[in-house]
Amino acid sequence: MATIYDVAQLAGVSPATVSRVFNGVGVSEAKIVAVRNAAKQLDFTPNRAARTLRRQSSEVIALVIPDIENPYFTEMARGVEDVASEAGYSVVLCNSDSQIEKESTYLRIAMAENMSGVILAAASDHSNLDEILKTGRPVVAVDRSTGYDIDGVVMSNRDAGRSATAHLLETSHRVAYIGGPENIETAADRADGWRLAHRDAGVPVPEDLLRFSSFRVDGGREVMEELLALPEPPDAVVAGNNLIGVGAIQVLTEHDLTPPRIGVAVVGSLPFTTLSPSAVTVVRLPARHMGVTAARMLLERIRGDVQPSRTVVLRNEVQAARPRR
Amino acid sequence: MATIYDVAQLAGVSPATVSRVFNGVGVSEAKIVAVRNAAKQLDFTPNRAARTLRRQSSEVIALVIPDIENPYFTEMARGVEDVASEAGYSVVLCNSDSQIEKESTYLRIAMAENMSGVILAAASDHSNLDEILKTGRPVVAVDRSTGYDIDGVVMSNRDAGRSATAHLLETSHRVAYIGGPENIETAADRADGWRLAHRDAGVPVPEDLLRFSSFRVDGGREVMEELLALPEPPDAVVAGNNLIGVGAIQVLTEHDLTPPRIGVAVVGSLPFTTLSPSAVTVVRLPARHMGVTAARMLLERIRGDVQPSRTVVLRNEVQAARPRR
DNA sequence: TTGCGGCATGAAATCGATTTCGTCTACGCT
DNA sequence: AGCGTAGACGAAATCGATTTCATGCCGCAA
Repeated sequence: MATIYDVAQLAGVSPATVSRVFNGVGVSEAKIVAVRNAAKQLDFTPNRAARTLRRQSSEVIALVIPDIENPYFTEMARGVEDVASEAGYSVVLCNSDSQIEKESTYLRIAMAENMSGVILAAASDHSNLDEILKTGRPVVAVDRSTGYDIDGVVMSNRDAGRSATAHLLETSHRVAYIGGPENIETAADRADGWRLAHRDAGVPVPEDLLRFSSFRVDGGREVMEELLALPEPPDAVVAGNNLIGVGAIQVLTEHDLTPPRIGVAVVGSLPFTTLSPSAVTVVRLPARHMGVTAARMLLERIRGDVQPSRTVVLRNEVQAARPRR
Repeated sequence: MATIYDVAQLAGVSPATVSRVFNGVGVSEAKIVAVRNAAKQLDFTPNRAARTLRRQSSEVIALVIPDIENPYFTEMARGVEDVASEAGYSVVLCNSDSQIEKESTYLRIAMAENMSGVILAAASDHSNLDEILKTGRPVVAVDRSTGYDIDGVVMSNRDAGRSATAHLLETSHRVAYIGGPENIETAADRADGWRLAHRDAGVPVPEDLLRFSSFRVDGGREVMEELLALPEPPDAVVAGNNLIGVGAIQVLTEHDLTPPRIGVAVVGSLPFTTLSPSAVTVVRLPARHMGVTAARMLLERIRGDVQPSRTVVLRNEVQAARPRR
């Protein structure tokens, strides 16, 4: 690949001038033309490693998510990417696999590569951001908060759980809840919403129907089986995220209880479901929008914004199942 | 962040020695210990930009895929990532969105960042790899071939289409095919398989039931609607990829024709489907395995392997629907 | 005419790790 | 004892772009 020196030589100027042409300050028209021609002729692309080394920052942001196979996070990634690439930044997607160690490896890489910032959907609430924050790089939390005083974009998980549940309580008596790991904030909050909905309805909270699992299809399957095996099984179920929903519905289908035969509400969209769209109550989460918002906030910080840290809470929207029976 | 000079000073050695400690050649035990201690004390992480600049190559590989929201590609990404991170490489996931321009932007970035190699699921067969190949960086094609003489990992698309179709022909007469864009090799090959299966069965090929669309849910929906509106609609349908399958099944469900009421075969897995697993014939594609294989091949090339280019063809496995009726 | 501000430009320093090259020490062998 | 060699190690060059600093030139005002 051609370097800035090659271009300089061909254009008959100094390397400094070439650099200035590409970074736009004080160069005479004639030289600008000469340099651009030379650059085109040599098919010159500036070496990013060199620029990054000198500038101490690269136009790259890291997006660290816990599960790249979850459509919720890929949708979020799209949002981030659209905003970032619009602004000339590229996005490096890192899959932490919900493991703190992998997560910190990626954070270290982000520092070592001088990336300009990080958007983090934390693997757990024990994520360690001390080091990266010490470098002064901006970090924005999405989906889950971190316990650090940084910008964040979350949604109202309590409301999401609450409205999903409320919907089912209109027609069902025993509404179970299958959530993600109890130590993950979003999972606990949604479960709280489930409790609140019961109180709102003036119904006792059936704590025996509250189960925590993993945010994965397996998790939904296992717990759904357990619930169906109860002496008095639930007549409706709230799934704490999209994957749990998929697992639960799979099990229900295998037991010939495909919704809407039994009430199901899912916190999160089911982009690849093949059910009739009205069979299940879906609380749509603003995944893309969260990504967009987080990316915008991060870019502001990168540009030097120093206001106190903010947390943006986005709203969800409920897409009701058609009333049953 | 601490630099190699800080470490050198604290350890009482030269920067060169520090570098050697971390790259493992000829340093006395005493100094190794001193350097490691100093490094730990200062929490030293080598600056990647500097290393990359000097080495002319970074331990990063780019994975360029056409649709990050398609579980097929994310599964592939997992395979790539597992192998790469095992070998100490990080993976940068780039979403070309099936657009050649975005794709070449990412390829340029890969060059400018001195990444060690690229795994590419090409956006189309017009992808331009001239420049990146000129730099000597290895490129491995996955899923789709490129027209360049480079390593590739594909699967037998013709067989996939063929066996999906064959299965349906056992019980159905009019088997339609909904494929991706005709100009994408994989789509065309699978359609060929559909034709072959008809010939195998000694049945005329119903060309009027062959439709090309996009590899997306919408595509499947649109074409399925068209097919159902035919004077003589098909009694079974083959979906050319997972997303088309989802779209088609959605439409069928809305028309109260949920499989297995009508025969459906899908080329590709439906990871988030909520159907009973036996309702649909699925030709499982070795997505993860393709990623793993591609990553291994790429690493070999990065390490300097110079054998002539190879193309690996992986097999699929059919997961039959339970016989109907 | 002299002087000063401002602008275009180039030379050279800089970012931080790697690597070449040369020096020095120690050890072994004749 | 003298010589050769290998290994440890530091000085300095290097990667390529950016940026500081210095220089020279022009124009305008005194």
